[in-house]
Amino acid sequence: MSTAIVWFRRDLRLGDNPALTAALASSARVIPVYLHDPHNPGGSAGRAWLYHSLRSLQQNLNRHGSRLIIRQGEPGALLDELIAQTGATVVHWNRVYDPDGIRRDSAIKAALIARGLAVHSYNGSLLHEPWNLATTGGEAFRVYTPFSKAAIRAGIRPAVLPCPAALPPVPPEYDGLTLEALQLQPRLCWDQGFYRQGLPGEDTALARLRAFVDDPLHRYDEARNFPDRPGTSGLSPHLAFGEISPGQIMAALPADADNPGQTVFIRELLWREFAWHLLYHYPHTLDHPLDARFEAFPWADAQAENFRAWQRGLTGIPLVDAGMRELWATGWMHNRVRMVVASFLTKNLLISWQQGAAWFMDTLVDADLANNTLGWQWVAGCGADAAPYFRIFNPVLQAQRFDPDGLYTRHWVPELARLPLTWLHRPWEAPTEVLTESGIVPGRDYPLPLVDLQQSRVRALETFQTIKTYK
DNA sequence: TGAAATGTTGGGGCG
DNA sequence: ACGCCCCAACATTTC
Repeated sequence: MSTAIVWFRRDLRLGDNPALTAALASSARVIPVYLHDPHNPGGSAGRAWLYHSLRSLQQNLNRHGSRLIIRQGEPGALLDELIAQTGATVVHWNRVYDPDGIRRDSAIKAALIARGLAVHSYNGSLLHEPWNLATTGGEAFRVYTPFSKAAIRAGIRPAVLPCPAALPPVPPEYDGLTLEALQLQPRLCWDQGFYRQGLPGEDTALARLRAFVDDPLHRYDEARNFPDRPGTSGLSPHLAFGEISPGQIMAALPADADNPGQTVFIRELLWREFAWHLLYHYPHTLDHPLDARFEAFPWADAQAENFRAWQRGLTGIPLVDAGMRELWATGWMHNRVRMVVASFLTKNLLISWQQGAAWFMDTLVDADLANNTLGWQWVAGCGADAAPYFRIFNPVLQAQRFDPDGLYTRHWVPELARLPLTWLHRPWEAPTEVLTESGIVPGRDYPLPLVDLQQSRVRALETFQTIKTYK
């Protein structure tokens, strides 16, 4: 009776799980394991989310007659122990694509094979493996549109594996840690605001997908831009932990529909694919700009006070502060606002995208290494198919356009709630008597702007001139 | 998935 | 009736 180990990582689901399905098909005994590496723990918000996601996976495995073995340490050593204890002859996992993960998995795979074990890895989180799409010249893509065309040509509706009906039991002698022992949950309950859309896990992910396809999808092209409306899918954290696969998402979209909402939503999914394609082929972009000219950009990272004010939502620019506070309270920020706060940090404050990206990785529940890296480099103007450097968002105009009723800003910056809409997005220009009537003393109840938007815009353009060269 | 500066056009007020 | 100016509305260019 052969024993297989299924190593769960960023694929915390039973449905459409190629590693699990393959193990069940070929081995009578299947041991699901989660190996927590304390040296590679993920961001703070992500850990809180992970706790619930793992709990959901445990419950799902239990419901299907199995059990999750949790251990903590260096994954290669932990697998060795498990193999010795269980007599497993084969290990299955779904691939990860971050540079460190690839290095780790390659080493583990080689070591196991050298010892006579069978190791099988699968694609469980992308519509296309990064190495399966290339330009006509055989190169990796650097521009989104040709990438997306190639992806669509190759097919973006993969077959979806069903959730297994039943799983074989895990013998009781195989022990593991409790989930609590991993200490993923924060001591102070600062994560309470993270779960308003439902607790993490496969069931919530599938329910959200159904709810999204049912209604907001058809207005997605417009509604996704307004941070106070439920126009987005809310699937990002579920995708980031593999509680749902992109193939499952595609399968839920009507195959014959050709409405703008669906088209734009698929485009966003393909941006995620593009991000992983880029990170796989250009792993140095994790912390270096793809556009090498930006290596010489004189970032003002020494301005630690400005960075702290940005992190805390105390920049004095209402939409920026609203976004940063939404992030802190919920572990999530609306994408339109992500672009605005990132533009403000990198252009108006001249603080490097790497600092912003690190903060996002720590505070976002949907922290996805490739998406985050691509997004920050895109805004900073140094990435693949990036916005040109001179594309600088004006947070006042963005607020007037995308928070036209001020609901989002008033919710997250309550100290400005009584300010009339005319001045809500630019309180520093409000007449004194209006501020008095609204009970606001600038600098006491709400910060004065960290920088003048017009002046800092001009300064950013001038600074860009110092690295600009013609190729 | 930008914003600001600059250019163009056309209607209306007015001498 | 005509020319002139103003300016909103839109288009184009520039950063």
